[in-house]
Amino acid sequence: MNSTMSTINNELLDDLKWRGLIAQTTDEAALREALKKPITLYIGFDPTAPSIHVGNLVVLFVLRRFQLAGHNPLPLVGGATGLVGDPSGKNEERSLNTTEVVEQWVSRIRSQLSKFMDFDSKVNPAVMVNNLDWTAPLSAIDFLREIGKHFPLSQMLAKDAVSSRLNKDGISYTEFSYQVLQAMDYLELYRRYNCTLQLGGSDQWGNITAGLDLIRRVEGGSGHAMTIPLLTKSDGTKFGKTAGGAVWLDPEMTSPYAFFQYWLNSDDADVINFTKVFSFKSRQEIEALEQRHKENPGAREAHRELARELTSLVHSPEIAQRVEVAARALFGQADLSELDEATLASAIAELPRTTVSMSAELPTWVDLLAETGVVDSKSAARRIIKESGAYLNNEKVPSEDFRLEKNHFLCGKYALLRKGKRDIAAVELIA
RNA sequence: GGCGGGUUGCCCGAGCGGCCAAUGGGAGGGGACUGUAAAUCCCCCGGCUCUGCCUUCGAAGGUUCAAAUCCUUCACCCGCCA
Repeated sequence: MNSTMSTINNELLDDLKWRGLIAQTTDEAALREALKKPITLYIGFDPTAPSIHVGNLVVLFVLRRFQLAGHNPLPLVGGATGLVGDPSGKNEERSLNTTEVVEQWVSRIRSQLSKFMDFDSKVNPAVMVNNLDWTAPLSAIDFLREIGKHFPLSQMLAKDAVSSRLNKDGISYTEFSYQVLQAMDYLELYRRYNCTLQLGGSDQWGNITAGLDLIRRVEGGSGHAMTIPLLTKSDGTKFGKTAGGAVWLDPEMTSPYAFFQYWLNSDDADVINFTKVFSFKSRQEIEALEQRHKENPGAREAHRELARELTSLVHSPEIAQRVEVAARALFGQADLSELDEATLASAIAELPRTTVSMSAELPTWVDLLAETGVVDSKSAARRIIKESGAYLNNEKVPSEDFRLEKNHFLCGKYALLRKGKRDIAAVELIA
C-alpha cells in the first residue's frame, strides 16, 4: 500500500454505512465531527492461530479505509491479550497456548497485518503496536492498584461475554480479566498516540467501552467506539468457512489457488455484499457491477472481480493472474490433452499434488487421492468412486482398484485427479 | 453437604443387555439440473490390508458367552433441598 493519501474524506462514515460496516458507535454526531480532522484509531488482533483469516479481513479493511481517508491507524497485535484469551463470543474456556507458540504467532500476524497498511506515508503512516510492550513490564501489584482499582465489579460482571459464561460453564479469573487488559490498551494508546477511536467486531463492544470508561476515570478524557457487524451469508452458514476449515491468508495454510476459488464460488446472493465489504472499488463502480451481475449472473463477473482483487491484495497481482489462468485451464471445456506442457505445468503448480516414481508399480486412484489430502481417508476416496464422482483427467474412474498407467500421464508427466466438480489434485511422474 | 437428572459420532439428539458403527435432524460429500451459483430431487456420510476385521457412545475398573445399555469409583454439567 503506497498510494498518496487522499485528504480527509468526510464521506467516510456514509461510505462505511453503505457498505454495511457499522454495527454500533458511540455518539455518532460527535464521531462525525471528530473525523473532520485526522484522528488516530486502533484495532487489535489476538494471535489465536498462526495466521489471520478472511473473517479478520473485514475489520482490518475498515482500518485501511480509515487510513485511505487520511486517519492514523494503529494495527495492534495482541501479544499480551493473546496469552490470556478473550471470552467474547466463546461459550467455553479456552486452553492457553504456550508463550513460545504465541510469540511465534505474533510475529507471523504482525507481518501479515503489515501488508495492508502504509507505514511509509509522510502524512499519516501506520504504526504497528504490540500490547505486550506495556503489559509485560507491569507488576501484578501495580496492575491492581493503578488499573484494577478503576473497575467496578458490577460493571465487569454485567458484560455480555462474562454474564453469559457465568450462566453456562463458568469463566476463569484469567479470561474474566481480559476486558481490563483491553481497556488498558486503549488507555495506553490514548496516552501515547492520542488514539481516540477503537474499532472491533460487534462482540468487542463491551471491551471497547471498558476502555472508554477507563480513559474517562484515569485521564478525564474521552474517545469513541465503533463496531463492525459480523458478516453473514445468505444461507445462514458461517462466512469464511469451508469443509477444510477457515480460509487463511497464509499461503501454506490456504493455497492462493484455493483462496481465489473460495471467492469465485461465492453465492450469487452474497457476492455484491462481499464486494462492498472487501473491495476498495468505489460505490459507483460497485453499483455498476451489481447492475451487470443482476442482468447476467451466469457470467460471474462480480465473482471474478472479487476473487481477482482480493487475491491480488492478499497474495500479489502476479499470483492472482497465475491462479486464474490455472483455474481457467483446469475448468475449461478444452480437452486436457490439448493443453501444452507449459500451461499444464503452471496450472498444476497451484494444486495439491503428489509424485510417483516411474520404476515401481503405479498406485491406485484411491491411494493417490488420499495422499494429496483431497479426502480424509481412503474409505472416503472409495466412496467417491462408488458414487461416480471420481475422475482421472476428466474421465470417470470406473472401479475402486483402478490403477494409473504410464499412458495416463499428459505430456508424459502429469495426471489430474478430481473429486466432484471442483476438487482437483495432481500427480507428477518422476524418474 | 444431601437427593435427583445428565455426559452418545462434526453439532443437536434417540437408544437403556444381544437384531448397534448405533434412529432422526442439521452440517458435510457425490450425482442429476445449471453457470466452478442457489433452490430442488436422488444417494452417501468411523477406519482398514473391506463378503471380514479394528476403534468409537465422559474416564478407569468390574459383572456377563455378550454392554452405549448393568455395577463400582472418578471428573464435569444441570436441577431441587440445606
